[in-house]
Amino acid sequence: MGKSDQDLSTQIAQVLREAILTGQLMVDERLPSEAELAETHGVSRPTIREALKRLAAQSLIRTKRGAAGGAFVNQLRYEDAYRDQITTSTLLLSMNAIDFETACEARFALERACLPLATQRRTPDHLARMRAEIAAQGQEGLSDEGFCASDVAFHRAMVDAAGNPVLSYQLAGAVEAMQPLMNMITFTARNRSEIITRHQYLTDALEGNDTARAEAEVDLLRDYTIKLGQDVKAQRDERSAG
Amino acid sequence: MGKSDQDLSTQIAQVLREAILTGQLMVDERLPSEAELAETHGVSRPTIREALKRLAAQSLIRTKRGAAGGAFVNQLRYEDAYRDQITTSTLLLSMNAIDFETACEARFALERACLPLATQRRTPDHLARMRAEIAAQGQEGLSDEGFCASDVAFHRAMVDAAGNPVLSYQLAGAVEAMQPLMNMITFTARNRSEIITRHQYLTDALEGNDTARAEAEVDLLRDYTIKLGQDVKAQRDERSAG
DNA sequence: GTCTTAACAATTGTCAGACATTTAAATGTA
DNA sequence: TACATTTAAATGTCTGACAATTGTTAAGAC
Repeated sequence: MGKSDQDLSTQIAQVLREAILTGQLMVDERLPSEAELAETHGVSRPTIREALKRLAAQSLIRTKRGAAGGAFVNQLRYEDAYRDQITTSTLLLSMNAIDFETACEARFALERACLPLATQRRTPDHLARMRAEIAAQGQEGLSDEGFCASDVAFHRAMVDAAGNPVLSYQLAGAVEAMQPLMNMITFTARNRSEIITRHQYLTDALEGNDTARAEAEVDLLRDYTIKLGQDVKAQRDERSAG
Repeated sequence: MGKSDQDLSTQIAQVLREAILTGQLMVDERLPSEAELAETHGVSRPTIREALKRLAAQSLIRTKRGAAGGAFVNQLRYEDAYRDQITTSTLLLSMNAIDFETACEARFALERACLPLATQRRTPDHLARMRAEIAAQGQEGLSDEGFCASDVAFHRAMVDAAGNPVLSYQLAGAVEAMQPLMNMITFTARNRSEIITRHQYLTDALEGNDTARAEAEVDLLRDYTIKLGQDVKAQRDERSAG
């Protein structure tokens, strides 16, 4: 009646993970030492260590050396969760051949969901952050990567304006994971000008508490971005054909 | 000028992770054997193994035993990403004392984002799935947990109706991570009836391609769910005070 | 008595070597 | 050719040891 045919370290990690998820092990509580865990689970210390490394990789525990050291249940922080979500989303997009249009559609649909809240709750600080990024996007000599990075920062500020940390967390993946895809686009001066105009009107709409206008601008931005992606694709196809 | 003050296994895992993320290691490509990695990095095999377990915990690699075995770059699957996202979201909600209202607000805002696409693309199959869950929700003797599970399944079908896998992935976390919070609510017959009515009208709206109506129903559902949460909280406060 | 310093103990981090287990491929045989 | 056997390569696991870190405690200086 063995658990399964998996590694011992996988099984043990699963047991400990359950204990954390169900609250049997509370935040900041100390796990037994590696030697104790080895004894109670009837395995050697390296096996226990491999199990603990698995949990550490998921930010479920942290370890400290020394006398009062050991493995402690980690309070999962938003920053850790953000980071994980972004790398996971990035990998999903790159490894599963998600086309640009699908990713764009999802991104802007999610951002649109923030607008009703953002128009209610945006503070002067949010508006200032957005306008600062707009200014950065208009600067001469800005690289395409720099433009994309500023674009992400602009939208991040917009999402934060909704004042809901859960929304911010969920959208971090969607927005930032798009950046590698966006970086494939070459932005002409005219492209940038069009996008900056949308950003300006969008910021104005938030400032004026005009949800409908903001939604319309996001829709325009989505359509324009998808069109840019299609143009790049068409150019690439043409070049490979000619 | 050492790399940093972190574990060797952490550093090595980071190097390998970068190689995978940047595409230097392609999907299904085989990593060097543990012995080779140990030699090239100048560390022992256990240290290499700990590094590999970290990557395995993030579903970045899979390992196979035997002659042609080894560690291979894993194609990140949606199911794996779902699972990780749900546990992460659940932990975030439980460990960071996110209140019910904030979580609810985020969940329904995100679902609302799917509606324009869902009204365009819903198939008879999606509608059938939704109606099946509505039927399940009306059954006598259904536990509160069962009701919540069916509620999640209903909304999952609705999200899938948008026909965008990226959206489905992003929302899996938001919707399913809410379930533990939802399970804290005790649903009276009248509560259930109200929710089922909303579900029916929502499904009707999708069938009739009426986005505005669907959005209105989601808003009602959000408000009603938040109200239920507030009632539970009020009762609990009253009991502890009395 | 108090402060400083040194020894100590507990714990994680790392290493070396060995053996067990699994699996694909090579080899041998009918 | 088809099937059984051997072999080699790789991961999985164990044992035992030592290094590095850090809190505690005891000793000693003033």
